[in-house]
Amino acid sequence: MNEHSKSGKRIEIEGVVAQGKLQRLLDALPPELRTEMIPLWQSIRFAPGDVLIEDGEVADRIGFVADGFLAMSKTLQDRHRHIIGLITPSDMFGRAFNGPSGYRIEALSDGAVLTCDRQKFEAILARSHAAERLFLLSILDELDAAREWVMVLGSSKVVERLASLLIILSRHKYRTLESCARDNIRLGLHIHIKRVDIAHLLGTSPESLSRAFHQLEREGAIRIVTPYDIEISNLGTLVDISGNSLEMRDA
Amino acid sequence: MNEHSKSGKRIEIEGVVAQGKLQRLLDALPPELRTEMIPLWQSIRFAPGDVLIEDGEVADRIGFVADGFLAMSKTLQDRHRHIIGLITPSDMFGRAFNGPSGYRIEALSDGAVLTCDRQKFEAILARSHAAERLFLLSILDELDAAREWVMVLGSSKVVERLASLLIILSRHKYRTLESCARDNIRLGLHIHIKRVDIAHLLGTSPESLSRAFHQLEREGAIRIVTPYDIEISNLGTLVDISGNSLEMRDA
DNA sequence: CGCGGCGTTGAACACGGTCAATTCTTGTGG
DNA sequence: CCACAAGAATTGACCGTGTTCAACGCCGCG
Repeated sequence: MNEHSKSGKRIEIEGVVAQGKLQRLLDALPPELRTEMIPLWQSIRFAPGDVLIEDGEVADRIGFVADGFLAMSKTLQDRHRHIIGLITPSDMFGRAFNGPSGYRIEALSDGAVLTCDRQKFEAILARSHAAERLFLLSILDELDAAREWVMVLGSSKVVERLASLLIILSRHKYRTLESCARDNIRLGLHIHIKRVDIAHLLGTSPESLSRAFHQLEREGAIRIVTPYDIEISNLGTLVDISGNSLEMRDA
Repeated sequence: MNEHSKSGKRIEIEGVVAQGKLQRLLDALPPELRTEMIPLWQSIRFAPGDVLIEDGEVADRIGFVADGFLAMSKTLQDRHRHIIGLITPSDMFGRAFNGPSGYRIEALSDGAVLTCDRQKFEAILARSHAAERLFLLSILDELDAAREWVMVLGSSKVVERLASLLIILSRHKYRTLESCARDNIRLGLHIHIKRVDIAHLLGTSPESLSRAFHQLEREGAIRIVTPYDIEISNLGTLVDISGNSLEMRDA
């Protein structure tokens, strides 16, 4: 995927390789800070259900997802579980600069992260204006994502929300989504996330979610190969159903 | 309205006074930058329906709300209007560092903002590490707010969402909400926002919203003095209904 | 083989969206 | 000061949708 070797300086621990935002951050650092930064990192592999940071816990580590899906979640006193947001490869988690994490960080699939002591990470950032600027930009990305999610949850119908989710997930996977729309190409989507989790992410129940999936299939937008293996057969109708226009942003 | 003394370094233009985040930002600047920053600002008063930044427009100005409520909104091609988030006094709007605003910024009530050329603002920030750090923190606040909002919209029932909204609004007004909960004090809330707007904010219709308001009143959580003048008669039950636990953060 | 997790399906009912009609308020002009 | 009109909030009735509870099928694993 990303074979761009700009220099010999990259992070790779036990087969887990830095990419995306973390790599760019690293590239932005001056050489001496980069050398200092690299040994701070360690890799952690996770499996569905693993809790990386507990709700309310003071997170002393921050991390970048290398592979798989994490979620920010919260369970209310009536035992109802909400998933506030997905954390996808290249995304950061754990709150830098700003106190304890207000949410639980849990794994929804298998995967791996690279983590680093928060204090040391911040200290190095503080010494590079360029890197800290880059970091600010990635926070702005998170803000965008959160707001986009607010949009999605604003639509009343579950099918619409599911359609939006599928579009967002495709965006992560395929860069040039517009051309796919034009050419009506079929996109394969592997979702390693359980139905219950998707349901909680969309603020609905597994049952309604199932019906929504099959409604999308009836209307010809997708094809359900296996529950974890969706094929987007017609992106156009999917976009129609979602109610949104087809916008592109990078992850 | 604000009776602060004009002595010393503060921004005050045509009666609109800097406060909250903007004031703190200014305080963090070294004196010479502060002197440079102050004349850049100008005040704008707004009335309900005013559009400060159009959707998709490249915003060349950023601003801080001094008084009143703005909203980030978006209308989809099916003419359905979504309000993504409230912008309350002390909040910033307009996207610094990062391209065009993806949303329309419109006024929901009367009020005033202080605005500044984006480029110049960024340029000054770039020369003060402390100020830029402070700015980053305020973005983190925005992120929190957006995610809290995702939580709120995740609940399926309108009453719950309305209850959450009222709690959030009270938090902005009253600092020590816990003690109010203990003592069961009555809190007055003036909402200068039209029902339609609140409805779109909560992802529902004016009709359902009205029913939710009156359901809250029937259950003894609030008292509706006038549509724009709510009294929280029992914060405890309001919190119960919202499904959330009572958390406090600063605005 | 049977158990348990997970996805799906069915049926009953509650909730919210929609359309229409009614009140309440506000502002305007006579 | 009153009448009237326009905008906003509310209420009612109807119906689509989602939630809930229950049952069923599928599959992997002990």
